[in-house]
Formats: sequence, structure tokens, C-alpha cells
Amino acid sequence: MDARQISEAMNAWYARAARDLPWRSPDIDPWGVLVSEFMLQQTQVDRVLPRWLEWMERWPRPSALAAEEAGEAVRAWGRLGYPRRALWLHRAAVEIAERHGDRVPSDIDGLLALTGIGPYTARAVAAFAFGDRHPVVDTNTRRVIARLVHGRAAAGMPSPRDLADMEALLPEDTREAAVFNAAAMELGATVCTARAPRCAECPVAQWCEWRGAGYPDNAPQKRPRQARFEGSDRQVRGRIMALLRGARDPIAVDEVIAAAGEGGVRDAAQPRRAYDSLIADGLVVEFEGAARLP
DNA sequence: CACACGTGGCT
DNA sequence: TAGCCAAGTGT
Repeated sequence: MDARQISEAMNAWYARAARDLPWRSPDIDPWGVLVSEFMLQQTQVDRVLPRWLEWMERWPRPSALAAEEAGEAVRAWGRLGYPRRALWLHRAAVEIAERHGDRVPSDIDGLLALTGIGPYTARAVAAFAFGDRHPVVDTNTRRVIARLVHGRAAAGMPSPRDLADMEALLPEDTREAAVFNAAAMELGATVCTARAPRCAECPVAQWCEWRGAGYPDNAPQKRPRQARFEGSDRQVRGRIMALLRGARDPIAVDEVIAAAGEGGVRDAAQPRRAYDSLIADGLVVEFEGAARLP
């Protein structure tokens, strides 16, 4: 396996086949990249695209978002999912405006200190917004490496070894490294997909250990299956958030609790439990017996 | 560190 | 179709 051949083939494929996404445009500033990375956490490109365009027009700089109430960010987040990301992005905007002079920090430690930014997003912003040479590893990249390098059908649990694996493939040249990070993610998202990979279109199929071994069904142990969504607290929280997003005025708490139960609940205490957890998360605020976005 | 956290598309 | 999966993070 030749890391240089692989990175060159992957980057050539990326130059030809990458989707034309606005946050990849050369004249997008680091704020635009950061917003895209928040929205893309656990969320596919197709769903993010229209929302990102709206946000960038409305809040072209961190200070513009920071000047709003947090609830406006949550409302504008719409149905993207995980609304606390909207809350955290608003907090990050405040932190950038107040502590960094309205400029997104370029170093990984500075990025990690921002609310809602973890190991993945910090590296992604440093690499994609500032062009620095860092291995960036997301779920797509982990799957590509699992198959290409380790001959496994799927990636195992995330591990510090993931970064070392990516570093071993990463070109020395800074510019090429940034492209390769994006190329590995793009390949995983569009060709080396979790189900039904399109190996006939893969630029590195000839070096793929998993393919070479005849596609063995050797996926490592996965995380325990996540709880059923139907009937979950998450679903009930989602109902409450949808109700409050659509309301300009505060809604009586009793009314919110009643509405949360419409559509079915697992137990009688569930609406109240879900409501309390949203209060605890700061996604809902209560004042004089009425609930609204923060 | 295992777990909770939305929503929608795909097979 | 019920379950899997998706550019993760904070606790």
C-alpha cells in the first residue's frame, strides 16, 4: 500500500467528482465553514444546504448572530435536528464576538474552547477554513480507512488510532493535505457508503484491502442499538420544540405539557419529564407560568 | 465513558 | 418495513 499513490488518486478524483457545495467555495470565510460544520454534525448535506444559505444571509458574521436572542437561532434552526446545536452555535458566536474580536480562532485549542466544538469540528475548521495541515477524521473517513487500510467492512468504535491512521495517509504538502481530508470524507459520503458501496466508481479500489479480501463480512462490534425513537423522550422533546418554534408568544406550561402528550406517550410522566429536560438544557425558558424559546 | 440527544432518507 | 444510518458533543 502506497500512501502517496492513494492520496494522489483520491485528490484527482475529488477535483473531478466533488459536489459543488457553497461552504467549499474559496471565498467563504471561516465563519461560514464553522456554521456548516455545526449543521453537518450528524446531519446530511442535502438537509443542511438550504438552512446554511439562509443563515449566512441573515448572520454573515459571528457578531450578527451574537446580537440576537438565542431563541432566534433555535427558531431558525427549524427541523435540522438536535436543536441544542443551535443553542451552542449561538453561544460560540457570542464567545467569538466577545473574546476573539469577531474572528473565528484558527488554532485547534482556541476552537476546542468554543461551545459545541469538539475534536472533529476543531480540526475540520482548522483544515478547511484556514488550510492548516491536520488529520480530520469523521465517520466517513473512519469507514474509508477501515475498508481501504484495515480490510474491514466497517469502522469500529472511535479511537485515538483513527488520527494516526489518517496521518499515515496525509500528504506532506499542506495544500494537498487539506484536499485529501475533504476527499476522504467525500468518498465515504458518496462512494464508499455504509450500505451498497459503489466500488466501480472508487478511485482507490485497486488498493482496497477489504475488496482484495473479497468483501468479508467482518464488521467489528458496533455500539448497542439505539433506543427506539417512537415513544421516546426525544420524540416528545421534539414535539415541544416544534410547538414553541412556531409560537411568537409564550405558551402556558399546562398547555405545552398537554400538547406534548398528543400523539401518544410511553408513560404519564413523560411530557413533564421531557419539558423539564428542555428547561435544564436551556432550550426552553419558563416565566410566570408560560414557556418560550430562550 | 456510556449514554442522550432530532429528524429524515434509504433499503 | 422496521431498523440502520447520518460532516459529533457534552456530561
